[in-house]
Amino acid sequence: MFEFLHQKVNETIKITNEEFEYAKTLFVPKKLRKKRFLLQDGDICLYTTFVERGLLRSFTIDDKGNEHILQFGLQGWWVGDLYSFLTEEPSEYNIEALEDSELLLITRSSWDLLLDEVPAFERYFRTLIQNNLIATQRRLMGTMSTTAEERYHKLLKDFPDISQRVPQHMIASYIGVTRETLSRLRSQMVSGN
Amino acid sequence: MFEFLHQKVNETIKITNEEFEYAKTLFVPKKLRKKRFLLQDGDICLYTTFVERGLLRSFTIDDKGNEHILQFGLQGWWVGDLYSFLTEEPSEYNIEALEDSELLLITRSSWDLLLDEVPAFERYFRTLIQNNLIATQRRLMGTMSTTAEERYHKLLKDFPDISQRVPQHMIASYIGVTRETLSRLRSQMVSGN
DNA sequence: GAAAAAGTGTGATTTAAATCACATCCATTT
DNA sequence: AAATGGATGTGATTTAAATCACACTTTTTC
Repeated sequence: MFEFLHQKVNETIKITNEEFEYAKTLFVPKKLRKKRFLLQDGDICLYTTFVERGLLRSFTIDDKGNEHILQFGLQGWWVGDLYSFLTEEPSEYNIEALEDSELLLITRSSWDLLLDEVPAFERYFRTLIQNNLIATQRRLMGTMSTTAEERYHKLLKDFPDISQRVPQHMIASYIGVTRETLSRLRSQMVSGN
Repeated sequence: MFEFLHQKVNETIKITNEEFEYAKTLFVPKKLRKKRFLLQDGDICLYTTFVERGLLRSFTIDDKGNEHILQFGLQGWWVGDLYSFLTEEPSEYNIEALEDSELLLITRSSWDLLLDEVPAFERYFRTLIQNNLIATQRRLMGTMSTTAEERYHKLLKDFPDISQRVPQHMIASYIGVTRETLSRLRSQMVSGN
């Protein structure tokens, strides 16, 4: 149940067995079936979540009803709405399982405890958030300076299997174009290049 | 020299005077005149920088020669290229003073030392980066789901004085449109609304 | 204080992508 | 196996913004 989390944590920080045993007591395992939601907009995000197995997506829905995907949550990633989690205000995000998934949830109070009791975890999360920030900044600059086609190629490069695991219209909404535009892009690629 | 940093740090964490006195020894003050660069693309980002006074911008230049602004560095903010700072690989960013500025620089090794010696700073930076991530995610979703006009209004709301302090073409390149588009937007606003 | 450089406004035209519309196609469910 | 809903492909049209071009203004700089 906790092997994968243990492994991922060990990749960035040194942690004793006792410390990890303690950490384990603070997480709640949960299985989430495909198409079920971990968070729905309007609700407060009560957990930050480690994906042990499966695939999720976090997304918003705008005024026109269009979805915009912030993140695909693959195995070994964390998902949640940081803002709502920290402020306990209603979230604007939805988090949905795209495959049957096994998750490890931690509440705000347990998370605070973990950071207080095990400083190594403070560093782990700092590093995690840091890498996420770097990636998000890159993606932001990418949406401003590159074409839809370049962003699509980058996605395929960064997540080679995602294209097989999720419907194309979700990939479109991740790179910030309509499903029609992505469809045309793909057919051009088959013929042209 | 360090009053403002002390104040900002105190807003998020509890820190003893000895701890802050120690931290002070790790920073290098620097004055940077308007139009001078703190970082140029191709160079390694050797410092992470606190803005005591003044205004900077960090930006990339794309293949076509267009600039894209990641961040305006106002008083009390941190600027730098995290990726280059952490990996010691050449940066793709430029950081330029838009006004005469007073800065506090910290090198990678001093920063590591600070985080090791003063765990409260680990928390301070975790919180800082966390808030930056939340803001960057919002901006990313904004570029995907809102019009240029909405993004412009949001910028004016978030940074009421920025419009007076920096040229309009930089504001355009922050919200992700050309200077012409922003110009037309503004003239519509004067007449219409 | 003149000259150069940087910044802004506005028209005409082009372009990339959104929107609208409809035809498949595929997969799950009953 | 038929039926329903989700997903995809593709044409026609519209739209928002980019691009090109040039005039004018303001700010630096020598």
